[in-house]
Amino acid sequence: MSRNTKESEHNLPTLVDVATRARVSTATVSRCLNSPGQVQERTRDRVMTAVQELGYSPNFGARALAARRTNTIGAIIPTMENAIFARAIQAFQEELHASGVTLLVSSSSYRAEIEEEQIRTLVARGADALLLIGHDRSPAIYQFLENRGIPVLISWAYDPEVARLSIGFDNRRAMAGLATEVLRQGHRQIGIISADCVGNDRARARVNGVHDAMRAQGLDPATAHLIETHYSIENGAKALRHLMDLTPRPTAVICGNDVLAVGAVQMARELGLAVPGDVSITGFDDIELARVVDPPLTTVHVPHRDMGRQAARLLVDMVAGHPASESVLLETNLCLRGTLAPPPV
Amino acid sequence: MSRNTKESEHNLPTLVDVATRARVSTATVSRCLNSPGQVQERTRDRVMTAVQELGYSPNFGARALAARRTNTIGAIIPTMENAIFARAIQAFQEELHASGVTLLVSSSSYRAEIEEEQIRTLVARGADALLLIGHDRSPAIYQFLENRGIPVLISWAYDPEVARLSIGFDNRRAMAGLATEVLRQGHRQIGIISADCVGNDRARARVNGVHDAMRAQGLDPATAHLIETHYSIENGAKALRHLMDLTPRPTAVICGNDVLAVGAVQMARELGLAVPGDVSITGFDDIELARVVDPPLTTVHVPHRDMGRQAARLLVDMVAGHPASESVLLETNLCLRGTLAPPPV
DNA sequence: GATTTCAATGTAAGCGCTTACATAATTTCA
DNA sequence: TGAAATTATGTAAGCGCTTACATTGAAATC
Repeated sequence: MSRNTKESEHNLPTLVDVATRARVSTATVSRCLNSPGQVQERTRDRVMTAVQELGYSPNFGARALAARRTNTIGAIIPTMENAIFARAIQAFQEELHASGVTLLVSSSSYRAEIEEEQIRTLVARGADALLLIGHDRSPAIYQFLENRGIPVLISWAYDPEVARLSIGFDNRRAMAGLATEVLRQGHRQIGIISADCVGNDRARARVNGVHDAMRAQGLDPATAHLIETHYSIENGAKALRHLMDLTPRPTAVICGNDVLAVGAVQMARELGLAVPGDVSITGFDDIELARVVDPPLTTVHVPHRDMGRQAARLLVDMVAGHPASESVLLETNLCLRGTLAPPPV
Repeated sequence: MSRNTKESEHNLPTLVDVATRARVSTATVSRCLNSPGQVQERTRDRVMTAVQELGYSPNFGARALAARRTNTIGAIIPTMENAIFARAIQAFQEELHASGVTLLVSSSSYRAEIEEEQIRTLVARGADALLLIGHDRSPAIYQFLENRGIPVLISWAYDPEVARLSIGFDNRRAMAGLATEVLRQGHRQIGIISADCVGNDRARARVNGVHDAMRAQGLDPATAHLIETHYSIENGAKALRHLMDLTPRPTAVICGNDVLAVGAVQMARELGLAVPGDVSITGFDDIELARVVDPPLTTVHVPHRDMGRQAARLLVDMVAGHPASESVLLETNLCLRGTLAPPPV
């Protein structure tokens, strides 16, 4: 591409233009922009006026190249179309913004290979640090990040067995707590509707949580029928229909998240089954939907916003060279609402 | 900052390293990466091997600086925490990804000054084009974008009176259609719950749509009580309570979006009012929530995903120098569900 | 008044890449 | 077989910034 022939060539003002106009050196202009304290007020005024008059704004690429930092943090989430991620990311961004850091978000559509690509893209774009969801990913990519010296924070998961720094809650224990309550109310035939477990440590942990609770009550986890399906209201509905055809029929259906649970509740109604009279249904996450559905969903509340906010602080500190010493465990809590009751007699 | 003293200095491989290892010039390496066809297979293999061995990945800033393009498109939405934006952005990103373009998203929290700042940030980061929501913003910022030659596409709005290129639907006409149906069913006392109208052309257009429909029926728009409030279920509930205290009491409440409407439905139930027996309530957007609430919400369906997808194509074309000649009008359609019925007699 | 100190500014060397242009190697064809 | 045309590769000049180091001039100190 020739540089001066294109009609559309917009020659934006550069540092040099500002410097010329303000009759100072480029170094002084740069200092005005980056550490105004270093330059005398009179000079600074002249420079700032020139900046205004020319409508100058610094070129990010050049700046990153020269300064070797970008004030940018990247985050990769499975999808924006899920309220839990959206909410956490919103809080994350608000907090980063307060620290003058720009957020770059990508979504991977739950695909490992896309996630890897996004990680590389974000790194190439100079992300100073990364926020990722869950631990499950190839060792190669962790190695890549380590080689590059990019701080990484894992969110949505707190697994005492994993050394990597993370902020999140103990999915397994939280789900075990809910399942224990389900069993306490007398249920013995349990159905489980989960998100796909492969490549999703959160989903796996939740299923394991149910199993833990069963074992603790002397039940065989193998008697719980498990359906794995992709996250959507519709799939939750389908899965419930499937479970209701089973013999013996589950009297309680524990869902891996609220969206699946809402689908299940709707299908139960469609099948003419009373919730919780004929079948109990539980969710996980406590999104808005959980209170809107009728009856309101018994679920586990997860402090998404709080997680996002704290994650931002941790990452900013990490970039500044004050790495958090240990992972942060957030508390979840049981929301006993209308969809759980003892089984029919 | 001294460059070679810091312990943490990670010296990443550069083009030069790859070139040295592959015993070619940097130009050849660059060509291998950008237009592999230009270089002989044997050479290319050698280069690619070196790239692998070193774990090289190009520095985005340097690339942008030298090539003067970034293959990046920016989008600014009010908030990620709203399903309608999340959904459109997800589709937008998927489509861009298919064209090899990276998406940078920011959210403005519905604040004009933050939006301006984000626009400048995205431009400084080299966004080749921008997707924005709605027309309302200062002329200065439009001027800024024009000076810089950055193509802009406005989404969520199609206003025949505005020349700027946009993709969206006619908020005013769509809402007028819904309101006409409400009036046709016999309602005469109308309440309106809207998002804040200042700085939000979509919200304003929807309110105007209701007024249009009223005038067409010979009713005085001033008789419709309007409450403006911030987007949330809770605020929808509060607004409904307020409206139900009015004399004469509205028999139909038209809400600017589904979230407000859901809040209104819940409050109606809480007040012991039957929906739609005692009061009819309508929404706008047709998000998932609309079908989950009981009774399901009468609303206007907006093709968010489709809008996102088409916006991506338009912008990619614009960057490639094939600007769309005119704005795209998308169709919405009325979803008559359970919350609208004739007024009580 | 001469010397030291210090703050303000300037000078210029990169940062890691792309690409116009120059050169070398190969193929084509009279 | 040699000149012309074609293809593959190299050379080197930036792209717009930041910052280490050099320079200047004024205030502080003796």
